[in-house]
Amino acid sequence: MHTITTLNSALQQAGMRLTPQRLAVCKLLVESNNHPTAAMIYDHLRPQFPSLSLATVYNTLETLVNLGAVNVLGHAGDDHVHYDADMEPHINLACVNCHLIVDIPSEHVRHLNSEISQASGYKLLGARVLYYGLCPDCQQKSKEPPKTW
Amino acid sequence: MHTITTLNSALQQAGMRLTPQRLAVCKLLVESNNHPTAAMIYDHLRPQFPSLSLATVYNTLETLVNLGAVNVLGHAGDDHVHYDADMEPHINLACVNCHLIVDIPSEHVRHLNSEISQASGYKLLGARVLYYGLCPDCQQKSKEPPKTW
DNA sequence: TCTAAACTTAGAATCATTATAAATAATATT
DNA sequence: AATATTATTTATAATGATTCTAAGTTTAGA
Repeated sequence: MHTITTLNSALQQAGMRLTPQRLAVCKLLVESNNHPTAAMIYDHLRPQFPSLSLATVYNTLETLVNLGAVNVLGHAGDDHVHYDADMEPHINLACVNCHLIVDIPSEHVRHLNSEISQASGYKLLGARVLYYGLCPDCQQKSKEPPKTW
Repeated sequence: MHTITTLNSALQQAGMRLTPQRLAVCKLLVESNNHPTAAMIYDHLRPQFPSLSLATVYNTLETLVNLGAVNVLGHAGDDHVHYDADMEPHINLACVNCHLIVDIPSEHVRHLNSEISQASGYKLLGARVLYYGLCPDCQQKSKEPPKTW
């Protein structure tokens, strides 16, 4: 898992300014274990940055992804792209009802990179190991409205 | 991998009619190893079914997914959802430049389901193991900057 | 301070997907 | 067989997340 400083120095080493908006996005990405979406980050930061624009959130996320500092998880049963600051190979397990995503460490997943490199001539750039299901809570009361953070 | 008849009987057993449109979508899903998108299916079928509607393609895909007969892969570096009729646990490897997706059998991936079930109380519904990279072709003639994903 | 480049912002544009309602085809009923 | 009923397809409109654009703001350096 990244620390705040590793994300920040990634930006810095790429020659980018550490603006308050970017720092806040990095902080949120590292401190939340929520695999947030752009909209979630925007909503959460709005109180501190009333003038914040969604475009800035998207731009910062894209920058971090291009630097290889943040992973794009993709949709989690909803229609929003989720991001993950944990670059360690692991399983992401999403609840299709409440869209909660939990991490599961996996010895098997750690082997996939080398397995793929051996089996293909591809140059690997990223990974997305995402499983879907119903979390224990939603299995019981499977009509619960989705959480908003 | 599904055969055409297994997909068809899945529809039938769910009480759905085997319309020409649905049959054609099933056929394309099984015969192509392209991990097609809705738009790709639509374009391929248009010559034979000039009146075909994109909505029908989406509806058929959604039905097959809900029946557990087809897997949703998600975006492959582009902005289109790709589908996979191969329900065997395996690695999907997408080229971020040309968006080709190849399958890689993996002993490790076969273990993930039970690993997840043991580690979590989730009821598993689907899986998405998608890796990103540059295919051999695009590594050589990689003059086009890859899109962000 | 002045200037140019980097950055943020608000709002418009894009475009894959979903929803809607009318038209058509298949099935059941008489 | 004709009609009523239901399922399905179709064309089109609506939705909404993301991207684009152009204008305003901040920063760094001379």
